[in-house]
Amino acid sequence: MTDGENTRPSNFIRHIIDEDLVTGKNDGCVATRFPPEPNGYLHIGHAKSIALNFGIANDYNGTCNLRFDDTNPHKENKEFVNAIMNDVHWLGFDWQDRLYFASDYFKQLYDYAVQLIKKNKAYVCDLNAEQIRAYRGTLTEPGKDSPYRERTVDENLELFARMRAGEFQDGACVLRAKIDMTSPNINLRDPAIYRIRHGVVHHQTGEAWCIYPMYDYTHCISDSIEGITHSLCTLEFEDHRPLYNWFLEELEVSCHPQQIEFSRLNLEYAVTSKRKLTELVDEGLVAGWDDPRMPTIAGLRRRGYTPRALRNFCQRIGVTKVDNIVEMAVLEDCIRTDLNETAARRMAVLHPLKVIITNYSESDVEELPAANHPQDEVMGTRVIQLSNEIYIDQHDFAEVPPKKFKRLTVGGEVRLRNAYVIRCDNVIKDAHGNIIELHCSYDADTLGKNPEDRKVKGVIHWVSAKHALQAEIRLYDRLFKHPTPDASDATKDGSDYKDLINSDSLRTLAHCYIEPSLAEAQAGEQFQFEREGYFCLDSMHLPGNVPVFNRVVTLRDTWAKIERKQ
RNA sequence: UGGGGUGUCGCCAAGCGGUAAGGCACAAGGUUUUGAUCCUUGCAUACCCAGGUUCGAAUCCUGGCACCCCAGCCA
Repeated sequence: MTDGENTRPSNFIRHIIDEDLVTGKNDGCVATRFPPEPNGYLHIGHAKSIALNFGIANDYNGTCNLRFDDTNPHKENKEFVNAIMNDVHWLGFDWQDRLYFASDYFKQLYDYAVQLIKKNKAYVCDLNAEQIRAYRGTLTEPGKDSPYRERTVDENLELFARMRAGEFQDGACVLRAKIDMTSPNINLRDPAIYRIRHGVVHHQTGEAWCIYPMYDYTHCISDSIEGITHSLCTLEFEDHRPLYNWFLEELEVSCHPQQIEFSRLNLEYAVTSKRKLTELVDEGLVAGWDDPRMPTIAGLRRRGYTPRALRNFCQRIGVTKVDNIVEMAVLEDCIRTDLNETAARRMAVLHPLKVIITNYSESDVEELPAANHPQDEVMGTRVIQLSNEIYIDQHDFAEVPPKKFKRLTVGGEVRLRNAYVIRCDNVIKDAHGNIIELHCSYDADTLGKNPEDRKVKGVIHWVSAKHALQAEIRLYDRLFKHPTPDASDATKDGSDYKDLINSDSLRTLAHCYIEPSLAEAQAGEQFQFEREGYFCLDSMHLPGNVPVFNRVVTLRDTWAKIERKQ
């Protein structure tokens, strides 16, 4: 039910909008926006917000703008702008011609600030950062007025103009809203709304400005300018809402959007904070923003996740105000559900063990048809080659089999997927006792049919040793070994979330064998390697190089569960 | 006795005064040339706790308790 992309989710934000529609608020219009700051790549938490904002716009016949909240040029750049646009599109959402930057409004924002000063609702304050902090008071004690709070309107007007003209050094003064230094809500204790920043080149406005507006001031006005009806943001902005409303009321703008807060997504065994993701990248703890272990959109894409799976995930987790930590199993089920339906089946041997089929002619090669999907005939078939030498996986053979083992054992039989039943006659070992080869014999009367006199339970995958291609396969696992790496209980022993990185999160298998048809795989294309999992050809793959396949996710593994219990 | 929020199954989450949806996870069966998929079944006499209102409360009221967020010239 929650799987269908066509079913409308039910959540408190949609209830509010439904109510607004019946009361005729906003003339029945719905306008949302996705407002990222271009100071990093988007992560799965942003996907939730994107799906929410664009999803609502879509379902209510409204619009959703993409607006970059680019008021802090120190941390932002064009690479991030481009990466974000790319990721939103890739996820399947379109802002059409509604691409905006908060920096588009710098002039208007400046004029509004002048308006505020004229109303005696803003003043230039010469206190430095530490002094402002001291004057702010604490959570339980009120703050006290700045000595500059009662400057005249004219004086403030002149000072602010000089700030803009570049007459003051960074930090020399700020423009502050004049609200209430004794407010129990700290956000209302005369917040700074403009600061001075010399010597930075803004990625959109260049060096046109040396003063930059702050988030609280910018965001509500940007929303208002764009005619946003419902401004959706995360819970930590809840006590900024009075400030959001204060600016819009003082400025007497014609559009006053409603800010609604929802809880951000937390994913087990991952961090979803831009600060931390930036650290992982900057300190080289991962290979980059698109490292397949990263919970970034770019990382998930490189890992082999599909937009559809991610959209489905966002729908499944819902939207509430409750603090939550979603299990990785939900995400994994989403990609399995998608790929089970769409990925072609192939065979690949990850841990090769040579098998000689002793009664199979050395010069013979058979070309066997194999279905690309067991349930979907329209996906067609491909040809696989069989010869007297094949590779199977080391885990599919056991000299001393555990209970319920239905793979190959000495003297036992197993079916080669899409081919014949073989029996293991002999185990060849090296001087150290390591198994290096198996000698088997095949039953020629078992192609496409089961033997009548006996039951062969196991089926294993394989590739022809004479035909297989070499490949590197990268097995990815969760990046962190702790379910909540950034929670205080996980780090209270003084360890940092970075100490909780799973050293086994990437295992590279350099010498794997894959079936020849995989030579035609396209970069980024996903396959199911039967009995192993879903894999995708790395998007950086260049034709002619040894292919690298990334494991997207394993198959559900009932056998592993049984083994664990034993 | 600073302010703002949140509490429904292990994890998400519907529910909006008429007697606890769904998904994931888990468990047990069945089909199967993937120990996959698919199918069937089970899984909250109970909604943080305690009172109260009502014929009837997860939903309303009162009082507790627990947890989260806020003291950037970040967003």
